[in-house]
Amino acid sequence: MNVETSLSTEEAILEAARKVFESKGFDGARMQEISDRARINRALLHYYFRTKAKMFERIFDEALERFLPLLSTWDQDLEESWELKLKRFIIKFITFLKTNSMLFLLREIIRKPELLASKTEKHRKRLNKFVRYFDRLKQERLIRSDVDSKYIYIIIHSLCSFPLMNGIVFSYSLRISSKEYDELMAGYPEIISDLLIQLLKYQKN
Amino acid sequence: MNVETSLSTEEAILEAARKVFESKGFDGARMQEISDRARINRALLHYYFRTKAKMFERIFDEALERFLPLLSTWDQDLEESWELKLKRFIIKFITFLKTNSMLFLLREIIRKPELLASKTEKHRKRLNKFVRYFDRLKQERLIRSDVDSKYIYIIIHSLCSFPLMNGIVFSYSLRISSKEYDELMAGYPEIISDLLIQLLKYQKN
DNA sequence: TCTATTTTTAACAGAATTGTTAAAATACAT
DNA sequence: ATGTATTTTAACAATTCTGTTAAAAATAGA
Repeated sequence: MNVETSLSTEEAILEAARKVFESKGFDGARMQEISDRARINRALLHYYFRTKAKMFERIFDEALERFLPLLSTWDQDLEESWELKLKRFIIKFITFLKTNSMLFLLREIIRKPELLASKTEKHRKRLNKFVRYFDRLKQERLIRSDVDSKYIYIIIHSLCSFPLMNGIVFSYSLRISSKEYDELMAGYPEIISDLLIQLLKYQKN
Repeated sequence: MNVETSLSTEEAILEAARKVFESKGFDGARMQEISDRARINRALLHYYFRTKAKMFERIFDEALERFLPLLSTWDQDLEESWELKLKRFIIKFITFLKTNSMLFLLREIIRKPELLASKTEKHRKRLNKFVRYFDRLKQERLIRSDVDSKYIYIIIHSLCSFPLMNGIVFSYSLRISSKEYDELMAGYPEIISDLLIQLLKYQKN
């Protein structure tokens, strides 16, 4: 057995599986479509990953493992200004979401809500770093204090996530091609960084 | 045949179908689950709607028909101030999204992209009213002119849509119950209306 | 009560899909 | 060249789901 070959085969399968699961979801995905995409035989899928469920679990877990660390960066580099930290976060997050489907995670969580709690136990403690960080900024009068940090969290994440998962609909509504939409999105992180910074500075109470 | 009975049975089926399709998607939905929810026999589903596909189409079309009119209100009541218009839109949109799943539409559109174009032909012309309206506001120096109206469109829709479709994840990340999240959301339209108005007023170039 | 309609029951056919298996073919390393 | 691991082929069992049907039962309305 050649480790190289085996790895690349396994990776080819995982890559194909990821694409199919992302666009069709667990229920709509077909093992046949995955093996076609990976350019291998369907029986080989079962040779590598026994069942569809196990293969899906692998894809889902890996997606979540890539995703969660992004959310817990708010207590790093504390000497950095909050403006810079925010801007970096937005750029990193949006770049990430361009190649990692948030909609995939969301769809599967709604299909099977226990996926969320069971798969994120070890990360959960890190998830409220954002709120703590922004509460501190407010105490130190660095940002406005009249907006609940939870709202700020929701606003930032909505602005980052939705434009990428809703690209098809937005480009359709705005009557631009998906290429034009991608070009529009290239300038988007800059725009919302600036807007959010303006907003958070505004009217310090 | 009693029209009353027949209608309420059909409605019971549609209501059940809607719930199941919304949480499981077309592929994950089971006719058995729908009939169980509607508390009727599975054979009766086929008596009312011949096939699963036809039933789904009905649900999808109705969801889209409820959704699209919301997007084309920007040329009504032109004497109203843009601030009030924006606020009204946000409240109406968010209220709507509390009982109408945007994620459902999005998931099915991604599964089968042609659904979008084929089902919205008659509405499409109305979809760019927003951009026209905001371009006019900019020309008249009523709002800042340094942000592309397409960005404004994306920002407003992201702020309205995502918090509702991502509720499960947000309440989990913020470590609050879904009840607390709902309470938080009660104040949300007011917050983002004010923030958006501040933003759009800011620095008129 | 009688009739027409709605609903249930139960059984079934057909299709699609997953997962298994055994054997053959292929690739590869030593 | 030999032996081992990988991959293909092809066939199949088992399950699940959709959709159909016919007959019986229940229900509502005249």
